[in-house]
Amino acid sequence: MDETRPRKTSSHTSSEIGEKIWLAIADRRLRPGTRLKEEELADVFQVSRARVRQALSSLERDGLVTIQPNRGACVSEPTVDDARDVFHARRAIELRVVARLVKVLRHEDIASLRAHIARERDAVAANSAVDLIRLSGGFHLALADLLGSDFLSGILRDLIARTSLITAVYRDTARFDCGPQEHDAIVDSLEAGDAEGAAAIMAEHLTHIERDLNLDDRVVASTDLRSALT
Amino acid sequence: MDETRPRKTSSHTSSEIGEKIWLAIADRRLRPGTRLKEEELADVFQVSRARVRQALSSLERDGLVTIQPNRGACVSEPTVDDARDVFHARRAIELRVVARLVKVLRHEDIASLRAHIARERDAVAANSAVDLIRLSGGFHLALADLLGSDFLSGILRDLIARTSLITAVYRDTARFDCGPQEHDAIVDSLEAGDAEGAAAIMAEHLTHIERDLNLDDRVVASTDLRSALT
DNA sequence: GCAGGCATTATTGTCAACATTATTGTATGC
DNA sequence: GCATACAATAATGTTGACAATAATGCCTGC
Repeated sequence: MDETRPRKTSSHTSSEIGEKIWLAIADRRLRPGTRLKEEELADVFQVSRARVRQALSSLERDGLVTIQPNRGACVSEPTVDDARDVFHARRAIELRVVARLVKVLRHEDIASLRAHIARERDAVAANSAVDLIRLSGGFHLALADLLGSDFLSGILRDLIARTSLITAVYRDTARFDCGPQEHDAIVDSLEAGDAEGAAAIMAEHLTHIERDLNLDDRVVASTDLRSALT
Repeated sequence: MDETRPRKTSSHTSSEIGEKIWLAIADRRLRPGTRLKEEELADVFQVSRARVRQALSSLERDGLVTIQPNRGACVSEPTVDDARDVFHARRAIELRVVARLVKVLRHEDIASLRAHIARERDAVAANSAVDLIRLSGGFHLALADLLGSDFLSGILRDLIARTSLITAVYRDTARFDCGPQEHDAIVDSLEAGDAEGAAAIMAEHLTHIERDLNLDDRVVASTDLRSALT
């Protein structure tokens, strides 16, 4: 009955809208190239176009959507080069992160990381894809956060968002990328104070993620004609 | 006469507004802590508040301004830790950049870098502080751009913007940071194919910039009471 | 005389209507 | 029959007015 009128209670903030779109992209419900019309989204989320616009603008900065002036927004279509670029950067940054982490990690930090991994296992058990996507990236981000460098965190946040998009596009297998097992192994090494070991496992972990992608010559399926006919 | 009505000809885009504010911050005309009222800025640039808002949002992402919900925006006040953090990251990134550059640099790239440095010299000769600020950062950015990695460029763009703010806050001396001489020396090494040498000079260059700052215990002068009385 | 609550004010956040632009469909001239 | 120009349409970009919110000053009660 009351669902016909706009519900004030479900008024999403722009961040919430952005996150929902992000999750939809990462979960492959929104394919690259999909046009994101402002009014359509405004209708979906029951908010004004202005707020949708904020969300889209934020997503553009994260590289998840591409906005062309006067032409609207669509889900970004990362190239293979973009993908390799992201993983190159992640390797460079995250190896440094774990190597530096062993010097500053405390017991409580380890515990919080373990708790995080436990939640990942819960998500795996519950077969909750959306939660797992969020948590998998969150683990890597949590590692960076422990270093206390604000924009190291910021950069990695960016890279993880782009990784979500890339895996959504190029992932072939049904299995998910970030296994809790490897995360646990990383924490094990960190707990043992083994900087090199942690870095090695992280490198291997990233390699696994990248290897599960088809970054060869495959043409990406897309709702957009452009990429389908080129 | 006609200056009473809004002039369509001088309608700045949000990027232009953002850049003007950025330059004002880097040029120390806007001190950290200064409140940036939307309507005030809209009046200054003769645009609507919406566009000012876009510009401020963009500047927030670059870390130049801080936006508190329902409280407005003000010029960020980077801490000493933030400053060290920025230079740490710049060192990590830019050393990699120059080291990798020697393998991909072409003659035309060198020429374009030289041309850039020539413009820096012009700015020095003309004593044009604003141009020099822009060009100095631009050189470092140009180096990263030559690697062709979009978000390596993006990250460095971020770091350079923050560096502008930091130098604006903590710089004591009247002299400017990025001398064209050292830029030339970097290009010399790159041209000679000396990766280690280029990295060494870049490291020295960044050290010089950081050393010209007072990152010790000095309290920053601010228009805001908060930082003046703590 | 002072503390706490209330009204005022200034500023940001939000929205809906309007203007502008790009695209698509149609008609017309060659 | 085809190409070009034009009109209709649908989307984005912009604006100004309105609502919500936080800071400030005031006033009353103790």
